Amino acid sequence: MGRSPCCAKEGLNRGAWTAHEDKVLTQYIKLHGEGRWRNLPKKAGLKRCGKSCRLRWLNYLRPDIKRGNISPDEEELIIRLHKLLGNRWSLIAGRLPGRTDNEIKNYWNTNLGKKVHDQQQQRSASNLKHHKNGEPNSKKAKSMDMASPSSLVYRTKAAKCTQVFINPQPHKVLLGHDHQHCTEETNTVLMFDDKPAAMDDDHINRTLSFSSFSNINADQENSTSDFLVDFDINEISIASLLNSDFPEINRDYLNHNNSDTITSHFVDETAQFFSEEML
DNA sequence: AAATTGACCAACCGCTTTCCC
DNA sequence: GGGGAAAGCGGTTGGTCAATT
Repeated sequence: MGRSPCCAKEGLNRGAWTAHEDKVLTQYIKLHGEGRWRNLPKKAGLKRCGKSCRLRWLNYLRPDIKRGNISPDEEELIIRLHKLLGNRWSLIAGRLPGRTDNEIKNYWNTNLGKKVHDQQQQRSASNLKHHKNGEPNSKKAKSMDMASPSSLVYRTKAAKCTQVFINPQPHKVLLGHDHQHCTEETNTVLMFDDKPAAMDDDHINRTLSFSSFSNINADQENSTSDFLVDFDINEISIASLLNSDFPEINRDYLNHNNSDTITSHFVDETAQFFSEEML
């Protein structure tokens, strides 16, 4: 039993593609279009596996492909998308016109992964320093950890947000992921039944109008007190919230502004946002 | 100049998902 | 609804090349 191989392995070329093969494949696809990859090599006269043809076309030969020189904007977008989506390279690539999942994956593995990891280490080191300086921040440190890419990744197929419960108690935000993603100090519960609505294309696209929002992350350590001032609540999704260390900012903000007025204002805003966006 | 190391990236592999009968 | 084929996806491998020793 078992699956039949996608193509017979005997007599097929492997390894790097030659210019001639590229030309043949490109011409064939121009004439006949994409698809039917299994039969394509035979029809095109290529000694290649259909899978290999598909990959070569998608990752290299497509006319709309941008190659190299990933801009700082793209880089930031990749980082934020990765924080949001995890290793869903195809989804990430889908948000970067002209970029392929393979290219982004490679770029991540060779550049960004290390970079992000270093940043996290710096962050946790500075947190440790804060803690040693006497700040009772064990919960904060823990929640920072929760905000690491791996912990805030939401599988797109995992859960669908269907209900939101806002508990009016201040500075606790709880995200229910697949009925369970909760921090220990959270009160706002998002209920998902299959996958987060926030993760669908529409929401991700809105999340990715990130330029106005992304500064929050970059500057949050210094500017949490301005958070609500700059915060355009209609522009973001829950994905943005997750992506922006929202719970952390929320907590910082409220800790720094121990005021019932602010708290109730904030909770009202949050409830309004959730009710509009999520329900 | 030769050997070694590491970064980069194209391509492969195997598994999962989707489609179609 | 079940099963097989096709397509898609993400992890891994391996070749190439530049930098370093």
